[in-house]
Amino acid sequence: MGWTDERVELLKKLWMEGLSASQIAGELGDGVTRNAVIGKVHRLKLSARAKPTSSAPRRSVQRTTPRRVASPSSGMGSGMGMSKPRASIMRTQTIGATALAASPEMETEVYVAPQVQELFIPEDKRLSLLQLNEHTCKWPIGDPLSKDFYFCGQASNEGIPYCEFHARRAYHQMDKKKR
DNA sequence: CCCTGATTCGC
DNA sequence: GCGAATCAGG
Repeated sequence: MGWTDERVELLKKLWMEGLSASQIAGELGDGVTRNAVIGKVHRLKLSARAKPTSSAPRRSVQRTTPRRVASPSSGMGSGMGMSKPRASIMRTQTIGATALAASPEMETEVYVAPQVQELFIPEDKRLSLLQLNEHTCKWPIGDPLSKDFYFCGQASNEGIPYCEFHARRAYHQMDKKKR
């Protein structure tokens, strides 16, 4: 959908109110991405939301590198790992279509469970190549040439070759939106 | 890691 | 004009 006057107006309003581009995108709905919002904002020349007086010297982030194409690059080295248990307290992110009203009384008993699991797979859970099926995570662990090599084997979601944890690693930031 | 806006450029 | 991809920062 194109930018109708209405939508542009709403965009301006929300932008001025300080909503983030992604929030505005969500508000406008209908396949509008935050990039679309930002792009429009810039075209409207209202990128500066709170600019008292300053001519900020724009960044020169010239694009010297090839835009597309590229580095298929390496896959996974054998050495990776780490990651902390790290507990996320809470997440009041993502507003969505409506401005949310905060709950008056919200006792937040935030107790962080140890929840140790991450990457270590007990021996009896490890899978060899032949034991994999469509519901097992196929994330390789260890040196493929070694006898220690095995697969994660945790439950994976429908149609996804990896468990949730490893899927993140595999796709990381790519994909995200289908085209 | 998640998120933010900023920029460039093919369409 | 549009917005995805990318960059840079928090």
